[in-house]
Amino acid sequence: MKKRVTLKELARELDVSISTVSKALKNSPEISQDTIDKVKAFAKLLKYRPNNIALSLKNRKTKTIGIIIPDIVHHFFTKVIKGVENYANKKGYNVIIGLSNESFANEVINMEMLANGSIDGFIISMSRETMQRQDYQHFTETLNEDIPLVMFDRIATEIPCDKVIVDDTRGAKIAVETLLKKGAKKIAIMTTKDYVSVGRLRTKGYLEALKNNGIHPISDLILKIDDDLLYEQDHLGAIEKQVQELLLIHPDVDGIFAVNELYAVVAMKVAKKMGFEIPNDLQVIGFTDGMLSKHATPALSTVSQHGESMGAKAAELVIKRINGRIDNQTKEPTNTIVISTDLILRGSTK
Amino acid sequence: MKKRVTLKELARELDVSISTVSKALKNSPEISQDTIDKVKAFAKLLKYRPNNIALSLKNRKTKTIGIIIPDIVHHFFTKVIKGVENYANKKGYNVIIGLSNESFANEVINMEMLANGSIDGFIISMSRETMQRQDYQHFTETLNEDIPLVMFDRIATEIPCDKVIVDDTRGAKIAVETLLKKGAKKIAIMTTKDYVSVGRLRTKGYLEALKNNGIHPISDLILKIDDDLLYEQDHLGAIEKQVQELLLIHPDVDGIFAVNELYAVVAMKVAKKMGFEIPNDLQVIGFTDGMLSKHATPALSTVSQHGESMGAKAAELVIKRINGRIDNQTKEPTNTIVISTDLILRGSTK
DNA sequence: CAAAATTACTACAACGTTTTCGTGTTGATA
DNA sequence: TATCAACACGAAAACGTTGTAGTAATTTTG
Repeated sequence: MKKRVTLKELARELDVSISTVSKALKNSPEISQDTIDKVKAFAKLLKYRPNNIALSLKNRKTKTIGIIIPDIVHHFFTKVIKGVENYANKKGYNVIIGLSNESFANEVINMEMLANGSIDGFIISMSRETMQRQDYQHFTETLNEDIPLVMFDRIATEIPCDKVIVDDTRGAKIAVETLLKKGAKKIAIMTTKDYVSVGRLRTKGYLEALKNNGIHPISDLILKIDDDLLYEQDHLGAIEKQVQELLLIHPDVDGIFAVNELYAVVAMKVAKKMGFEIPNDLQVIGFTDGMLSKHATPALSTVSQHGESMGAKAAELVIKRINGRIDNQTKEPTNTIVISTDLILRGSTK
Repeated sequence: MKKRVTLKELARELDVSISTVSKALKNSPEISQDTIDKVKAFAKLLKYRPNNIALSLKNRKTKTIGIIIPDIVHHFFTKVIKGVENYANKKGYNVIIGLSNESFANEVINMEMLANGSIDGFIISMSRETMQRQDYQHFTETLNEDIPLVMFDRIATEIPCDKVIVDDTRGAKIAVETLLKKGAKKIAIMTTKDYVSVGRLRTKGYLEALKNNGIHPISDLILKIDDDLLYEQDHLGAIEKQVQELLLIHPDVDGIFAVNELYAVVAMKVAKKMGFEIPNDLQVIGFTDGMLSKHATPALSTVSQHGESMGAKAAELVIKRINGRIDNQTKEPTNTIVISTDLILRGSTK
């Protein structure tokens, strides 16, 4: 119905110049109080609101940041988004999302789509395929174009940008040590293939904990699960089968550390079905504090990642870079922020 | 490092006019094949990519759509976002998200922020507070400004816009009828306060099912749960208490229909603790097919909402409106698309 | 061979802002 | 009474595009 009203129209109606209107709305001292009042009143009457796009073009900044993630149907990532959104909004930024669906091509396309001036900076967690390929060209290119880039969780160490991660190794180590302290003697780990950095790091923590307690790792107890289609149900069977096999061959396993909550919940389900009692016969700790952990029976002890803080921190870093880009010609060194994890003890441990 | 290269620079370097460059890149017949080739080669060399913002300003459309939701840490909404994203991307659109956090003020602010030219259309699910207030001014204003608006799930019937909903009533009815068919005699419902439209509609379905089977509803069996802080854990206790009370007073309840999966899962947990065996003593059906349903023990039978389809449909509708806005001056009548639900039977029913 | 048509460009306005640099009135100063 | 600030405003450029309307130079046509 109503076409958007512009400065030009206000100017025409008020019979002054566009500049005057613009200045009046900004309380410029160049303009008499009289006209300021008049202009403002009229602007309000006509519901004038400045056009963001025009401003973006003029100022060469869009006040929006792009976040690229592998999947949005995933508790951890939504927590991060929430953190990003809340912080960004507070700073007057909008957030535009791109989903890679774990695909390299999608990640690249999404980034290119947004890098054409639509955003002032990126917050990214790599797709699985990108991790496998280790093809980081799109990241370096972004950086070369002077677009701030912050990576979180699934990061590429060789890319010189700000990063926000979790102390995966330490978190895992503490979890496993807790399992030991609570009496577990034979602890298995459910992890991912090695190219998933977080899986690798958490496995490292597991191994460290064992070593510190003089326990020799048994390769049978290290389940490297192929997490293609991680959250798709048709793949659940495969995970279940692996757990079942493990518990059949090693019925004396009395502790399981899983690198995500799904694995942990599946493990509990299988174990219960096989007659294990949790936490008496078998204690379980997961990673990531999501819905599943909270509502599993028994409730799952887990390593909480504080996704929201991670998001907020990532947003803070990227916005700082965006502002620093102009002021500060001297390249600031990149930060890597480590968000510490918390071990939340619930019913799945003694 | 590199400043973005523009048409102007290409023109300067190639010693032709800006228009020529622009047209050459678009294969305009006005330009000789020779220069087209030259320009394109040079443009590729310098990695020229058109500035989106400038295009948006020129074309008066941004090719991005805004989605406003109450909460992102919520399986259903993420499914919808995924559907929106995928469809939108396919059509060359970006998606920008705004979180209302269930607050009216945030919803308004977010919409205003985006309505200033940042987006071409909205996809919205109302915040709880907006539903309570029934203050829809920001919606009508958006519509008045001729910005397409599509509501989904939590809709306001009185707003004349496209809508995508689920057949809440029918889905609920079928669920309850199934419970009856499977032998349940005394079925309780866990629902929300009435201002939540979906809660109201699902309750309606429950009542219809009872009526069709000649059963008189018992008000005791209708638990209207105050869902403030629905997904916050400190509120879980309250839900648990209400369920427990119900089952104490009416130990012969043998069926529960819950309007979301959390209620259902909590109910199962409480019931199991009280000695009920599921599904033998008590059958449970929830609404929304999320992570919780799939991994609860027993797995929860549930009414699946097909969030992704809803998102895709909403995106389709909004994009159609965006395009229709110019071509078609005759106001198209608004559509209300009903996505049919599916009842997924799992372990929590016989 | 002059007129008309084609070719291959360029200039310019426009999208909606902001901002710099004028510029014409005043009123005060020397 | 010239000179000069101060005041209140306007013109124009700029951000990066696209598209319309020229305009030279060449080629075709009658």
